Amino acid sequence: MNPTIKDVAQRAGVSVGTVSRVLAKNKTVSEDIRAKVEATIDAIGYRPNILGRSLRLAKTDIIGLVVPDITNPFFAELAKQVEMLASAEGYSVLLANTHDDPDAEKQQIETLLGRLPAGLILVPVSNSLADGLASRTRTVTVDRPLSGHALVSVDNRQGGYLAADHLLSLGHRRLGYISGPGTTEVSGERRGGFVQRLAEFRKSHPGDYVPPQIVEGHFDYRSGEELGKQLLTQPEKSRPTAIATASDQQAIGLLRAADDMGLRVPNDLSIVGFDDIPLASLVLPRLTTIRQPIDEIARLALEGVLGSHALQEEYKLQPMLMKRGSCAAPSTP
Amino acid sequence: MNPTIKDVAQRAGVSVGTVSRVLAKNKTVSEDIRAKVEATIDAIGYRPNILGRSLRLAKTDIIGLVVPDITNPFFAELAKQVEMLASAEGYSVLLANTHDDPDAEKQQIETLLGRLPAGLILVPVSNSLADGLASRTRTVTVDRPLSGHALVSVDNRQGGYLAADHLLSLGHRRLGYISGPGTTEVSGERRGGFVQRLAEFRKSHPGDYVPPQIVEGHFDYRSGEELGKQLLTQPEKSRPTAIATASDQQAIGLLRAADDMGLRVPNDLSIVGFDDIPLASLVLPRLTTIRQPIDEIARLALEGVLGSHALQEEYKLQPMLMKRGSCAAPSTP
DNA sequence: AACCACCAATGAAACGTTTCATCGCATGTG
DNA sequence: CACATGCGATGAAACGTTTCATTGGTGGTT
Repeated sequence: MNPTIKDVAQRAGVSVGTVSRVLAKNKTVSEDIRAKVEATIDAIGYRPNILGRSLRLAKTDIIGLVVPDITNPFFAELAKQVEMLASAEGYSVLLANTHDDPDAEKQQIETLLGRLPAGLILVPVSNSLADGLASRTRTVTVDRPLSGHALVSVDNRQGGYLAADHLLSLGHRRLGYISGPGTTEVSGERRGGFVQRLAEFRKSHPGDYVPPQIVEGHFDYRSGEELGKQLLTQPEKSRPTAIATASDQQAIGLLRAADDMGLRVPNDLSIVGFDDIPLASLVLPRLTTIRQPIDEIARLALEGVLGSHALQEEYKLQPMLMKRGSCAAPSTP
Repeated sequence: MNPTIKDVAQRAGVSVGTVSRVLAKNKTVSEDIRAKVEATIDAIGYRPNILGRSLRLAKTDIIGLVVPDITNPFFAELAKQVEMLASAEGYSVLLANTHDDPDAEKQQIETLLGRLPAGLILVPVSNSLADGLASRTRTVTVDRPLSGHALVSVDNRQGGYLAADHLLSLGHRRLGYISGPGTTEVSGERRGGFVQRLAEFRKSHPGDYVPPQIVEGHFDYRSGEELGKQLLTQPEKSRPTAIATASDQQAIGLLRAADDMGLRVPNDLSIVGFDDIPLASLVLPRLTTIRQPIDEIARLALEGVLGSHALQEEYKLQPMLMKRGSCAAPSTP
């Protein structure tokens, strides 16, 4: 068996309480005793049993991280950042996937909470989790809102707006938009921003306005490819010259669809993605996209969960247009 | 405060021991008492405190998963599979990144072990971890070996062999190979298999043999791009007509390099990747690659960690050649 | 010299479980 | 009818901490 604090105490000839106070750096212990205790501690290779500690303190150093799918590069990056910051503070990260399934989500959160985490960082899938489920610990929501909880996210509306703005300013008029699932608020906001910019354009240039073609699917590669094909199989004069998407994965799928149909990006088709996952700048052509500051998101989320002061209700970070190679002015035949 | 087992016992008019035995399904309790206890349990919303339980049992339901970088699609997929299987068995997964840094690895494992996990699934970075560090719990190593521990991995040598074999059989003679870091055993084996097939070819077709051009770097996109450029900036007659890589990420970087230099894949250059990450089949052209059966790897690793019977020392799974669009016969001008 | 204040260390209780030895009681046996 | 046999339930100990009320001792003040 591992040595316990009792062994240390006995061998050092002090009480367990004293050893405990040596361990808690900030307590007051006489110098010689502290030295002796510390000596025996690494003499017998004692390491505190975190379970005893947690039980006594009624809380752990564990942070629950619940994401739809760790395979999604955006969430992988989030997980990485959260884990980095957390472990720097001495916390560990418990990972759970929900697979975009509300039941699985409920189940996962349930067992996570059973482990009495110090806090929960949650990318919710259902927008109304069974009553205070997540209220049993400090919870911060990321990316998607959940009523009654602090939210850290990018200003999705602004992101959609930026995408439309960029394309319009390049001279595109026939725009397409590949949206995420209609059920998620994120999708709605991104699309909303996109549409809003177009509405403004309509006001200022009534003659030039063309209503956007909007299709809807999932956030993944495949959906981007399929919906892309759908948008692009039209006679050239009605086919969009530029398409914005709700995720980089969709955009990359779209890239593939365009190529399949013999369209060159950006010559024949401009594309704007969303997220700025690492792959976005490695794909061909490099993807122009709306960047989410993930590191900042992770930082704020963790701060909200661990910090002593309550996090403000909603933390909207500003997205940023990353101009790369997938956009150009429309070719004017 | 949350209700404890004592509250249940009191309210149900039985002893705590009895409640405990009700909770442990397989113990013997009279029917009426069981009913009464169960009734009060969800009357007062009691849920067992896992900390008390773990302390008593001196072990947790947590599995540590230590990977170099969760952002790497291969590890993300591994994490997903492990988490799925683990949560189905009632275990949770604690995630840690080592960033390919031996010191960080040591640190991470150290704190993970402090949490008394039921087991550890480890993708080691240093090939000799400080003496029995990982021996303090059931540990299974994945992807890369670590002396003294069970290993689940693909037969990397066979993978390299398959890649070379495929390219040779298409008619390629001037082959290139983009390897992973020379320090890792995986790299060595994949490359070894590749070279071995070429050596065999040399025996059988002495006249046709051309020594492969091998370069070495990291497993990531960027490395693939850089090393690719390096291999491809040669006069056409010495430039490889086909390149195999040690990871799909490298292959995708290479795809990019090739395009930058005006080479068409597979017309001017054939490429074989390694891993078969989801992206491999979505990139343009679809990547021919050596598939690792990740689900199988995850399953075996978890089994090794949780199963009662000792896992055999080494579990080598067979890789599989996935023929897609990035390979063709060399153009013979 | 007596007293007070203070500091360092102690001992025990408490956190919420599981388990094991014990006990009471009903049932069946001699 | 006395007695063994089991079975179901109990009570207490134990897991490894932290913390809090006590205690013992030292130095300073009157």
